[in-house]
Amino acid sequence: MLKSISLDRDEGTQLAELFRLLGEPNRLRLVTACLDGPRSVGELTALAGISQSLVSQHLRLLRAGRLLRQHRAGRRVYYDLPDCHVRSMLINMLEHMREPDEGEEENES
Amino acid sequence: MLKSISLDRDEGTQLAELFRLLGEPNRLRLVTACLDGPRSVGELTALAGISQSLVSQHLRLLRAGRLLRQHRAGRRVYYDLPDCHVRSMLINMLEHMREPDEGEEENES
DNA sequence: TCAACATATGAACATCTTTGCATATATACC
DNA sequence: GGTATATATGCAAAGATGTTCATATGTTGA
Repeated sequence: MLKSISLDRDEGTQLAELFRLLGEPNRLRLVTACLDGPRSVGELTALAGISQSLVSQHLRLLRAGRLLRQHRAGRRVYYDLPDCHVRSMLINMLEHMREPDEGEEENES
Repeated sequence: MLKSISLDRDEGTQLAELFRLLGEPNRLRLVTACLDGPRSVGELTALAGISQSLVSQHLRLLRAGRLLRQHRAGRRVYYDLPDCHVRSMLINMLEHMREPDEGEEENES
């Protein structure tokens, strides 16, 4: 586990890089599509509704950022999540997003 | 709690937007700097090592995305996290990042 | 070997974002 | 009111990113 968060400069940059990868709708869809198990590039292309070429471009970035893992089976290439952190992080963010406004503090004088 | 993740198109886009906000090193530093309690813009400017103007620009975006909350005290404006989800999400991602490589599966034939 | 299928890559283009600078607003104190 | 401090905003330039298209690589089976 982790007691506290204190990011040094490098870690901050590296972490931002991970978030940047998830910050693109198509890429995020590719990741979430892999939450229920490995998906082939073909499946992902159909699910995401974008060109196969574009899917591959995004998958390459996600692979490089270790947000997705690749393995081959015959002529298909499958992608899945490397660990459970991404999953729980997605859940947390989704909760945050779905939460109603709490601290709006309008300053109308 | 949340049983499963199934994002519709809109939620996906919205969630990606949140990640995009965290995907910029300076902005991520501003958010993490607020993890230990409210920080004034002045403090944040010193901590982040960028111009006050730029800090304000980023704070505005973080505010709009409800990743930070704003409240005024005298001539100072303080920022802090609106809920605990962002915190736990950051922890999860940090763990993911610090984890050693698991699934590299080199295909060298 | 060849053709057919599945995936990956390179380069050019269009777009979006970050940044810096100047300036505007807001608050406090005299 | 006027001045100093604290924060916010508008705009243009510079830089980074997503997308498309064409093509390359890798795999299977005849």
